[in-house]
Amino acid sequence: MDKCHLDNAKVFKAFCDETRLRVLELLRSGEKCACVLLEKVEIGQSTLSHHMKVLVDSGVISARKQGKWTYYSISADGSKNAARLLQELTAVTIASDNDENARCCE
Amino acid sequence: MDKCHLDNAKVFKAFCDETRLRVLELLRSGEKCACVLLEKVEIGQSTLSHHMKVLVDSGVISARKQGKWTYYSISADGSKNAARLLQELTAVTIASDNDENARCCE
DNA sequence: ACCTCAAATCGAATATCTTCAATATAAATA
DNA sequence: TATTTATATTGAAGATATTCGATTTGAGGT
Repeated sequence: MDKCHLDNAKVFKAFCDETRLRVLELLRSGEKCACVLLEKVEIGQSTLSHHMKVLVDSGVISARKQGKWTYYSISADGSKNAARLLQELTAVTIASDNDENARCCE
Repeated sequence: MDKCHLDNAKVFKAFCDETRLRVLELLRSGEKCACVLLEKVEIGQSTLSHHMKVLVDSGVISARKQGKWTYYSISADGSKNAARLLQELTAVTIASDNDENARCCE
């Protein structure tokens, strides 16, 4: 497996967990401080921190530190990148009927 | 966690694993029989079967049985659905600066 | 009916992910 | 500087995923 696939998989990890989808949903209405997210999602503080790391690593969420607080928001660039990737991964290159790879051992 | 998030997570599971991304890449050039995929991806037969199930469950890949063989291909509908979902999950609803939820305990 | 071959399912081993409690770090405040 | 507060990190437990070998199922062919 090459590095490329690993990186691509990382982007979509953001959307693979229910808790992260819940956080994402909360952030749709705008930037939120971690403490607000913690109040709304029923998980421990360290668990939230872990999920935020996964989200930030995917590029879909960006973090902004201000004093003691960390503010999270949906990244427009990261989201666009994920959408572009999804498009690429599912784009059929040639739709010809006589694709030699299609047939197998018959 | 509600059923909705679980179902959404399932769609993106397709893109969360390197092996599945490799299979997806192979299918971009058109429909392929499982035996062809098995030749090209270095995994056991039962492992491939498992991954194909995850891919089909996500809706991104569709399966067609013909005689002894199963042919897999990228589903245009499933891909569109995934793209739409991604869009929805990352769409910021209101971008107003005075979002009351943004500020926290200060 | 028997045999062959493609694919699915089962059961077990291993690896990865999720979660929490405890601790560490880092910023603000007394 | 000591204390409080927000978040990150660590370490360990439990849950879920991945993988494989063995077996089963199902469609053809002999």
